[in-house]
Amino acid sequence: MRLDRAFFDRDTREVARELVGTWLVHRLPDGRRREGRIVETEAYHGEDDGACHARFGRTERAGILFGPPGVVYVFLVYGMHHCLNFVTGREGFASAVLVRGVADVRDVGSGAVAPEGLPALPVNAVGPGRLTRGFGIDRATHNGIDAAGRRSPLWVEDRGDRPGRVSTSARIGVEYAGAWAKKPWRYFVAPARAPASRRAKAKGRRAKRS
DNA sequence: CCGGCGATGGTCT
DNA sequence: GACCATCGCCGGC
Repeated sequence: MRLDRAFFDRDTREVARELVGTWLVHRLPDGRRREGRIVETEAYHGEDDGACHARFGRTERAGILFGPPGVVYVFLVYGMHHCLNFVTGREGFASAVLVRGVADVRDVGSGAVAPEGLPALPVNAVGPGRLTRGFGIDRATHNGIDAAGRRSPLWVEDRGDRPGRVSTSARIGVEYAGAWAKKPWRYFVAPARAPASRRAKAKGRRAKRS
């Protein structure tokens, strides 16, 4: 079943946890759909959250976070990677869920050739930048669209196969946020675990900090 | 396998 | 003008 506005209109952390195991679906320009199971998310919760883009208040970029739940928020990091988020919580409260990874990616529907500009089908897309690249999602096209709306080319489905257990950890890449960086607001299942090399790297970084 | 670093541009204190 | 909610390449072991 397709996730509606009521699903997103709840506490960010609850939404982030429950998004794990659901299916991200993107309707491609040629009518096919590219879909994958969400295996990793992060919650960004309110203006007080020192890691949330709304921490500076209602700025031009972050304004969308204060809007209605279910809306897509796409931003650019490091000058090259787009990140996909869904606005959550009641209107007026700035929060969103970052989708950090999907697995079991596949194309559904007629047509065998990927449309112009869309990369070859990846088996999985773990990592927020890889995800948006693999799905052909970018800021210009998708920022501000309504994923809970009828006509959206991008939506999420619960197919009744969510995992029984979801792991948590601190969010990634938000060291600057001080105490907020330690909140266990990253949610994931096994496939989201980085390959050995990347995992060791992150571990080293963690060790260095403490 | 592991750590270091460059790319690249939008956003803001 | 500094700082990123990252990624992939390259070099050293």
